[in-house]
Amino acid sequence: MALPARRPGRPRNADADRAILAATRAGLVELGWSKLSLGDVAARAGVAKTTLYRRWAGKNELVVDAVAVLFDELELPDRGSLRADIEGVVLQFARLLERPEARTALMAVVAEATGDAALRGRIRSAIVDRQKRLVLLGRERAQRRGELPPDAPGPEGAAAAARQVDLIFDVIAGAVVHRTLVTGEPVDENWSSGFLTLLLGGLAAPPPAPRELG
Amino acid sequence: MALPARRPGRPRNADADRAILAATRAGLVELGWSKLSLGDVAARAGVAKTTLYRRWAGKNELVVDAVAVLFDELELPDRGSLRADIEGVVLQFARLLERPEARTALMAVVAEATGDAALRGRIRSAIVDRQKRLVLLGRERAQRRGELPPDAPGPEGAAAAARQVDLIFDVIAGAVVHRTLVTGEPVDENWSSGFLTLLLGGLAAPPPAPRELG
Amino acid sequence: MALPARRPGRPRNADADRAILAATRAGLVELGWSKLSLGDVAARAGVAKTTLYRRWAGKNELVVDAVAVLFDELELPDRGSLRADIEGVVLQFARLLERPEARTALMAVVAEATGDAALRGRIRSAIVDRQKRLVLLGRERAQRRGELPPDAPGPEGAAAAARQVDLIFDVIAGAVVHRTLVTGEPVDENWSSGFLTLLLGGLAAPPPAPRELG
Amino acid sequence: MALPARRPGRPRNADADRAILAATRAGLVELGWSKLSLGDVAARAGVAKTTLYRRWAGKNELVVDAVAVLFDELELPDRGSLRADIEGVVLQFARLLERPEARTALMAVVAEATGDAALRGRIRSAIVDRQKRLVLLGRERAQRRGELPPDAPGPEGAAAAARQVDLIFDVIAGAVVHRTLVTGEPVDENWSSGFLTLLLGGLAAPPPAPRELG
DNA sequence: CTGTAATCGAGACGGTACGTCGGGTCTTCAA
DNA sequence: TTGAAGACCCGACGTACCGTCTCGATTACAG
Repeated sequence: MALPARRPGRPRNADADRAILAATRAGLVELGWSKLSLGDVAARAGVAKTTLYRRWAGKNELVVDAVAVLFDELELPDRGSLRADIEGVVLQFARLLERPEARTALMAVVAEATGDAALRGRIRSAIVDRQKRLVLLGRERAQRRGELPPDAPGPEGAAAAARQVDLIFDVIAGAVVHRTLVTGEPVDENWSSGFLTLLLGGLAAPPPAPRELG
Repeated sequence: MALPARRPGRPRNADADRAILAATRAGLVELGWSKLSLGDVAARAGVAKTTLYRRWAGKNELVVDAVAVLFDELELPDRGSLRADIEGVVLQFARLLERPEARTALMAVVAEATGDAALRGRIRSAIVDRQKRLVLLGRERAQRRGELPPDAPGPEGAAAAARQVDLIFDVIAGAVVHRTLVTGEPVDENWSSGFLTLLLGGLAAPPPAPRELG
Repeated sequence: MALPARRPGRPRNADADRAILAATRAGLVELGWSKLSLGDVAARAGVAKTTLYRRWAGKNELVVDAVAVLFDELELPDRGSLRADIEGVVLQFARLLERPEARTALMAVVAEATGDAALRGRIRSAIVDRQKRLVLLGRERAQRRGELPPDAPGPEGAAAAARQVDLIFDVIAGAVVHRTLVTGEPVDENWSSGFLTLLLGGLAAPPPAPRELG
Repeated sequence: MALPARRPGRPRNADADRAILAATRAGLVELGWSKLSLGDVAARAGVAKTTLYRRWAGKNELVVDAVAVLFDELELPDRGSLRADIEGVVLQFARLLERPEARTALMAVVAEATGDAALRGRIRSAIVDRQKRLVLLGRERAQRRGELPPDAPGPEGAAAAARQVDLIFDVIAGAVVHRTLVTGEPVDENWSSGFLTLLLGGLAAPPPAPRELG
């Protein structure tokens, strides 16, 4: 087996990585993306700017790595029905997007990525693709429960399934992101209830009456 | 009669506004949000920096105004059915989001707005709220056609209708934005067809076979 | 006699001149030459910038006019001897150079004039030449008292007299200005006493003991 | 042994100091004090503005340092008599004040210093006090020659000598500066001859006939 | 134990842009 | 024509970050 191929010279300090990422998140919370400076991050992390630039190419890459971990906290506990499963993850996602470091960073790196293919790839692999697992898992569970039809057999069926996973992911994540960050209104149980009714039943189905507020 | 209440002193040059907004869009196309500098915008517009700062508080406000007009180009021609109407606007919106000035600006100002309530308000009034007209119009038309049930009478019915408009807007716009800018995949007729099947029929309905590509 | 040849249109407001010059002096006291702005002067004087620029070409010209009047306050009362006369004017001049508007303005306009012949002329006519009257008067008086020899007759004598006036003026004014503004030490009675002993008796004569300080 | 106590970090580039000061002098010659901009100086010196501001607090300090070295060029060769020695330095000083960088800078920094004690101190230590050496040396030499009486013994004598040095310095430098920069007339051999007659013999002594001009 | 090589802190460096200020001109309306 | 008001172009200001570099000082492993 190829060992890590230890390079000569003084090895890098692994604590520094953690300190830098934590400092980045702290900086995002306090200052927001645009006022976050790498000099400031380095100072917060107790690290020289050199150290930071040796490990990340720039602000964009650093921030993607710093916030990617937040998205891995999302889970899909089995709540017994497709509707409840999705509602759970929608609300979790909404809570995540209420955190200032996630709000400011997600949109900002996406904006930066519009003109930077490498960054786009980094976002996909570090954030987007990792969260499709939630859709996959929920869909599988619903199929086992009989709430969704099983995949058609053969390669066409697999491709159709992959397309549907992508579509559902964009619809759910897109709706929550748009409601939260663009429209600027909260995603609460009321909203998620209406959203799920629409998502499961389609536009034609009549929306249920809103629940009473406490 | 309230006269225009002409203020003393030399009036502002209205051409300058137009030149500045056009220069801003041109700069966004060439440089992208983050490399766009206001000094550069002023130079392109043939205007002094002070003139620019006298009229806009900063880059964010300027870009919102510069880009807002693009969104007003969206239209909803009557294509005979709810499905066709929505599909038309989805594709129009996708074309808009392929324009570099819209791509880079929309996400960036949303990112900036996460920590700036005034900017959030400006985005809502200049972009978001103005486009809800499309949802309102499409819904009305579908109701006239009998594709959607009429609003319930009374104030509760009106409130429910408003909630549904907001919801549909976030779902459609969010899905297209997420697909285009976050996931980074194109919104073509294939995708929009799948999306509309989901939107109209709900998750449980089986997705139709994809159309053949030309 | 030719009247002032009244020009058509609204006549200029003579109060404005006074207000502007007073505001200029006030600004010089508070801010010093370099931080004095014409916009500020106009505001202090309750006058529009237009009015100011219609009357003076710029900061330099304005300041020369504003401080020239200060120098006209210098007088040469007859104190009975050449030494006492000069000592009186030396101390008066020193008091004048302690006023911040005079300190900052005199050196500044001289500095500006190094590259501006027109300004140099304005300084000469508004300040320098006007104060030579003091030397002329003092010299005449001393000649009448027999403290200085009378001018030689003929044009050579007149030219020599003019040269001596210029020389004495530069020596006295130069010494006081240099002591006050360049060296930065006060011109008090002690210093002026020593200066006069040198001026009247020459370098070889022994300086007298300094007076006791109170 | 007190080592140079090398500070951490990259050391400053000593060449930059020289380049900046030279660029400052060149800028003064071409543009004069008031049109000299620090951005321009930095560009001429091939240096970033930050480098310049890291080393000098502003234009005033920079110009004092840039010009101070010019004054160190003054010398006092032994010409055999007190009169000849002074005449020599007077003419040297006049030549110096004909240089545009010295003309414009000296008066300007003195003007700025009227409201800035720190700058006043810098001017004294960098320019004024350093040139008193010339008076000291000339006086000493004249005492050795017997042209001037020796200092009185004891501390009172030393104090009187110091006062006389200061006085002579202000009189000579002041007269030359005033003639050159305020009055705006040249200091040539004719003038310096008259000045020295006055300085050595006092006002009462009759001025000699002017020399013939070539 | 000694070299070699990469790392780390510190901070200087060349750049670019910032947002503000002042200079001097102009354009409007009212006197 | 003057005057108040204020917009306008221009150029400089001094600061903040960027990302790179040059130092001396560590800290590993290899010989």
